[in-house]
Amino acid sequence: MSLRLNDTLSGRPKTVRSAPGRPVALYVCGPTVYAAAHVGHARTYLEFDLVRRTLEADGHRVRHVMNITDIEDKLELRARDLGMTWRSLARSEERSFVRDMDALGILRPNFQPRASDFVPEIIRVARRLERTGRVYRQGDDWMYRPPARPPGRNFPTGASLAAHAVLEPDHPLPVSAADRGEFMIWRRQEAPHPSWPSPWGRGGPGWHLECYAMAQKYLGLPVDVHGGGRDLIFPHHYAENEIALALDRRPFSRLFVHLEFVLQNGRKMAKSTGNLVSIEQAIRDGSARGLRWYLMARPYTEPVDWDGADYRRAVEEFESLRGTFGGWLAAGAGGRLGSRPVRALVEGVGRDLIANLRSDRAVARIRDFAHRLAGDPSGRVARGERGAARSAVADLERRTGLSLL
RNA sequence: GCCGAGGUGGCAGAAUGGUUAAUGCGACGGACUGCAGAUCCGUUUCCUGGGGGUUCGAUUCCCUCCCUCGGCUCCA
Repeated sequence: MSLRLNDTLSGRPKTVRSAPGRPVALYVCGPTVYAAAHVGHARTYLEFDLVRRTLEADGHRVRHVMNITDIEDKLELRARDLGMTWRSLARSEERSFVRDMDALGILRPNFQPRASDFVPEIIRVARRLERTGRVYRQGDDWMYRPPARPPGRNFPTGASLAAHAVLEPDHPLPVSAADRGEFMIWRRQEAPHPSWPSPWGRGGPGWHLECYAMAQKYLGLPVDVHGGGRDLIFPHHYAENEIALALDRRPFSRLFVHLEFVLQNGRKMAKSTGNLVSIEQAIRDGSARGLRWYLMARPYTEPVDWDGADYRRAVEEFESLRGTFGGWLAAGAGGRLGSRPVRALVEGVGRDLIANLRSDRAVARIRDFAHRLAGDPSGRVARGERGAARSAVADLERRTGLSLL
């Protein structure tokens, strides 16, 4: 039995595999660091943290890479409003992001490269794309036009405006380059915009090339698992995949995993609309470990409707559950229970996670276990079993990232 | 249009192919009460969107249709 996850490209569950003798190559798209991370980010990185923990518990080594996007228009705009340079704002938001991830018990990736440190590598990718003959200039932008591909063999190519134009014949709209699935690989620009010298003049790279360059450098392509939130499917992951198909004739990843959104008031949480609860705010209103518990209570394949009251209930529930575990393992408690039930719990949780990362089932299982313990007046671990029970709980914490004691 | 997630009693919401389809809220009846509330006890015969298929057996797996919600140039 090995970890199975839903693959977006094929629409079916697929088993995670690595090349023989190699660690599992996990590439996760990190945030654009222009504003505080919100609960939606927490969910995404938490879920890939569980992917990693589950693979490791299953005996695999994992090499985990997450990029930090620090070249982006919004970063410049906000920095200008705050009277900072884009670079100092990016560094400061990156530090906050790392602090939030640490608080949630998310293991740090093995590599966390920044786009701005990867410009020479990105330029090399752009030059290789240019050699395909599919790059053209449009004003200050150099665009890549992917070849047409048979339907069903790739991510959707957006086509949103074209489709809307068909749906609403009164308001026909022009079909843009993006609608045709084209994307910018280099933009000529000067300071105060971030800019670097390149064969196309001073300027900055398009978004998607960084991930190709980083994945290639740290992991080799194709990677084994690639993912992020659903919003990255188009255009970002589509574009990365087009680059890999053009340059290597192979997809970017063997398996693409995308999480459903965190919603608030029925709408997607997003930095750009301000419809969000920051991780920092959520932790202030509850606790970091409670937030982890709350988010794990739903499978990654279903949306989460953020609800402050539900969240606070989950925080309280988790605190009482920790009390139950603590009392059960207390020194000198002198109960009659063995360590076998908790070992069975750990095995059950392992089965839940390895079958498409069903953290919701794992949460239900842990909750039921704690209820049974709490309802048993002699529910304390026997003196000679304490060490075994403690190490089983430590194993459970390692697998789930939950701090139970 | 494309992608995705849903559709289970009056409402919310469980159920990893196997008793009588959890549980909570509400409603109703009773106890208690001068009356009401709170609390406790009990009742709630009625529910798996439609149609096919696989199976001894389907809420669960497959196909199809309908409906609701979200997303689709920035994004986790």
